[in-house]
Amino acid sequence: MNENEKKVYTLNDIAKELGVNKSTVSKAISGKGSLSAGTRAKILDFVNECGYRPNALAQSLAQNKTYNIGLMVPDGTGVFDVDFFRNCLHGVCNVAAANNYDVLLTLGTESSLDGLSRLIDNRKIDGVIAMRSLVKSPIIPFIKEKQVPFVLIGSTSDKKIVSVDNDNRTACEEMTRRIIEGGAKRMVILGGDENHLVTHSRLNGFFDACDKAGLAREDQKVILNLCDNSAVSDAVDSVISLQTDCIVCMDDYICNMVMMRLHDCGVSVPHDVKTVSFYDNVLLEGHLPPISAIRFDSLNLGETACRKLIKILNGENTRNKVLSGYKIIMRESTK
Amino acid sequence: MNENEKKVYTLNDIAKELGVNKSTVSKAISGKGSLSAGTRAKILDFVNECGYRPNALAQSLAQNKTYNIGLMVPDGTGVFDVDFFRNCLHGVCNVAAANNYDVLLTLGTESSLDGLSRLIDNRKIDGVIAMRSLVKSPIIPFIKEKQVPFVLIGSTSDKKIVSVDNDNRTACEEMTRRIIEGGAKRMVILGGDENHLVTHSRLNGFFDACDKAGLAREDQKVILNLCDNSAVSDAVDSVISLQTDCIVCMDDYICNMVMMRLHDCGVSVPHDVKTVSFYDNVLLEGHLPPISAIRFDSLNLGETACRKLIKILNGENTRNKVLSGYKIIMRESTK
DNA sequence: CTGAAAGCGCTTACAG
DNA sequence: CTGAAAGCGCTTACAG
Repeated sequence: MNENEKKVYTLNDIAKELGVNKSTVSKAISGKGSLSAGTRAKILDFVNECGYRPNALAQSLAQNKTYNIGLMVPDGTGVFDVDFFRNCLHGVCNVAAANNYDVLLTLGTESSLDGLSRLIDNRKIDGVIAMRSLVKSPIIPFIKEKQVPFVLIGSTSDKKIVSVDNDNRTACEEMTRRIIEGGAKRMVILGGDENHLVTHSRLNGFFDACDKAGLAREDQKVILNLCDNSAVSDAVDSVISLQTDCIVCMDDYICNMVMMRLHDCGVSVPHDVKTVSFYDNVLLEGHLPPISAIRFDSLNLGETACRKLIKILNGENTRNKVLSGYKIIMRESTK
Repeated sequence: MNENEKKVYTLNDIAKELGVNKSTVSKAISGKGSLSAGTRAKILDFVNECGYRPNALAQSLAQNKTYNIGLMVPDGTGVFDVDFFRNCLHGVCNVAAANNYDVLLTLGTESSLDGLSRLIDNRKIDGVIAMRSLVKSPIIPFIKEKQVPFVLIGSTSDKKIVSVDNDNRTACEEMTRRIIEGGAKRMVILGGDENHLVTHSRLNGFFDACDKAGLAREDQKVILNLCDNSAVSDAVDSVISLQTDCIVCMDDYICNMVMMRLHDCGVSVPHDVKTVSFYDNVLLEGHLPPISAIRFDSLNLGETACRKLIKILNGENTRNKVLSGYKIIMRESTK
């Protein structure tokens, strides 16, 4: 009664069926080595007909290549980062699939590389993509020791690491410039965890613009490590009395909190103070007024990372550092 | 100069080194078959010493088992679901790793099962876990045709499918009962996509409580398919003039929007109207007043799903349907 | 208790 | 242009 159970063919089955050697079949399928057009066609016809799919495991073993890439996603991130991660992930998966690779997922805090370690030690992957990095990330030395092909999504000062990142610094500089052109002279910039490199890049971009515009750094107030609601609220309260033209938020989590707090305090945006965010998240859409922000292309980031890794795996050259573009979106909050 | 490059041992290497047969080494490591305590100890000692790790690929090929599970994550979900997905994913990865399995990720819209198809056809996975299901999900027939071990995170009316889900119906019933006990008689319930089974479960739970409390269904207003800001705003506007005791939000995305809209309209919670959410997301924390909500344990959901899949893979029995618990959290929004 | 052999399903030099 | 053979690194009946 198992009429409908399709037979799973192996190379051997096909070879026998067609009366040729299995190495001939292998060559026909892989396209490697020379073969007469006739036999090739005959074999390929049958292969298509019977729906043959090579056993990836056997191929892997014979070629010493898994066609899997490991993707390490930080496990302790906030909701607001999530859009970023998902888009990246999407990009990675897309490109991987297009190149016949699959993606093995591993969660890892920066402190716990166990998952990744397993993947590598079990030889289940050909290379690794890791997302996000702390200023001092243990993943870099780890990867170097393991000597696995590696691409980082994020930044590092290590020149030998292949990395792909949003061009945070330039983007933030441009956004800041625009705000300054709009008349801002005294700003407050609110940021998150100081241990994240991204915090530094954004701050640098901000100061680049200040410097170029001749605004004194001392006139700008910087508050970092704003990692929860109350910290943000306190920060807002502390600057609300200051003569501030614009509150610059390093990301949407902060911006969201800022907007709520300002609203609660009866401070009107942009009338009393302008606001911008250095990252444009779906969550900002809901706000009134709409908030000026920088939009990065995280999908592209993931795709680029994966393309680079595959190049490395193929032994091709690839630039060590790539910065991905952005769009500045001015909305009512800075009008 | 490659002193520090560790030699990667194979079974054969170890066998030669120790002057035994590689099948003996294999048995010592796997624990299968009988072996004298002496040789076992000798082999195990050396294995630990030289840091031998079996080649997972070769094992897979010999055992016809990949020790990989495929995890299908919907690719088109909103930010608010993301916490759910991430926690589930975390749970799956944890249990998988603990059982020596790895997780191959594939994104799939319900309409595009290509990624999953690849994984299966390439025989890279032993089983599949899929998250979330539409009322009519093409994944069920697909999986049945492919005959791959499968666990669904979500609900289905198909009794043959092994599934794990939050007990949405019971939880929503209990939450609704509490609201009713608090005095609510006329409620508005706001929900998302009607094509998601979860929408129906929650609505059923809501009505269960109404029925038991003797509240007429006609007195409760149901608005579904609220998938973006403006739809939610419009819905709020349309009910704001009604005599409503409580606005019941089926999830946090909606609740968030509702709160903002009420705030903008000068409607005070809980003074003018109470609000609750049927899902407790981190995003709700930021609200003033804090919102009563149901908290599900998505981490547990993922863990349970993975445990069940592994049982299936081991040929053990497992119940077809499991509902995971919840906690009702009453906060100020219903005071 | 241990070993020799065959097998998993491929690939890839190497002959012919 | 095609085939026979060895090999990838394991496992697993089967002998001894």
